[in-house]
Amino acid sequence: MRLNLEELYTRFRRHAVRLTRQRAAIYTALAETTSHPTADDLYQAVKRQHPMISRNTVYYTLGVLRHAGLVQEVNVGHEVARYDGNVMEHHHLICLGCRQIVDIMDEALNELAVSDRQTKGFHILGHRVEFHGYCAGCQ
Amino acid sequence: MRLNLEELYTRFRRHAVRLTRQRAAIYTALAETTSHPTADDLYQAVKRQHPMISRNTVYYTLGVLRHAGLVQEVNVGHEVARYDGNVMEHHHLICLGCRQIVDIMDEALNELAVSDRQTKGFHILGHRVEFHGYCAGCQ
DNA sequence: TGGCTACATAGGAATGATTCCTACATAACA
DNA sequence: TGTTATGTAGGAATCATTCCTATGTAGCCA
Ligand SMILES: [Mn+2]
Ligand SMILES: [Mn+2]
Ligand SMILES: [Zn+2]
Ligand SMILES: [Zn+2]
Repeated sequence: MRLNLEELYTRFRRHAVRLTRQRAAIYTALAETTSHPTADDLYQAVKRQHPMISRNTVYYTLGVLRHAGLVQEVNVGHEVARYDGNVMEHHHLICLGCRQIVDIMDEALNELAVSDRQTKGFHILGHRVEFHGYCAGCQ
Repeated sequence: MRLNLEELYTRFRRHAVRLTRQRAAIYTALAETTSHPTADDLYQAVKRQHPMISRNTVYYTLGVLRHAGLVQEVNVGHEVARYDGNVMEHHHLICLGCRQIVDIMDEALNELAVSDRQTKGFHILGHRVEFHGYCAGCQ
C-alpha cells in the first residue's frame, strides 16, 4: 500500500525515531512490499534514489526500526535475514524452492498455546509458526 | 538415554553412513543429551576423547547425519546453529534469557494445518512452531 | 586375512553477512 | 539560526561456516 510523507512522519514521530531521507526511503520500500526483502535487496532498491547510501545505514536503520517496533525480522533457518514491514501478528508460508515468504493472517494460529503440562515452567510471551512447502510456481 | 555400540552400528548401517570413531563420538554426544548443543559444544565435548578431532569433521559429520535423517538442525533466529538428536516430530520452547531450547512433544501441534483459504496454492510438507518466553530460572 | 578404493579427517584458508569504528553531516529543538 | 545529540558513509573487523587438499582409514572383495 502507498505511504505518504505525512503518514510516515506520524509513524516515526510516534515511535520517537528521527526521520531522515535514508530512513524514509528504507522504511517506505519495506512497508510497500509484501515480499520480505533482505537488507541487501533494500540497499539495492534505495540506492536508485540515494546513490551514496551505505549498507551500514541500511543495517543500522533496520535495527532502529525493529527496536521501535516499526519493522520485524523474519528468519528462515540460517539464510540471510529477511525484513517485514507488516508488524501485525501473523505467520508465514515458506517456499522450499524459490525461498519466497508469504504472509498467513490467521486468528487461530495467533491464538495457539502450549498445554500447561508442556510449558515446563516457562512464562510464554509469544510464538512463531512457519509452514514449509512448494509454492504454485515451484511444484 | 544411553546408546550402546551395537545400536549405533545398526542406526548408521540402516542409513548407509560409515561408522568412524569421530562420528560415533559426535552422534553419541548429541543423542544422549536433550540440550540442543551447538557444533562447537559438540567439538569441545568430543575433543576430550579425541584431542585431534577438527571442527571441520564435526561440521561435516553433522551434515552427513542430517542428510541421513539421524539428526536435525534447530535454528533460533540467526544465532549459531543448534543440533538435535531427537528426530521424532516435535517443537520447541525457547528461553529469551539463557537461550535454552526445550522439547515440546505435543500431538496437537504436530497436526497443525493452515486453512485452505490461506494456503495460497502452496503444497505444504511440514511446519515448525516455536514458543518464546522465559524459563523458570530466568523469570 | 590383506589390499583397494571411495570416502573421511585434519588443518588451514576463504567466505560473506553482519557488526564495529570513526570522522563528518544533519534533524530536531529552542 | 546555532547547538548538540544522533545519523551517515566507508572501510575494517568478526566469526560461524564452508572450501580446499594432502593424508588416513572403513568397508568390501578376492
Ligand atoms: Mn510477513
Ligand atoms: Mn528438540
Ligand atoms: Zn516457490
Ligand atoms: Zn532461561
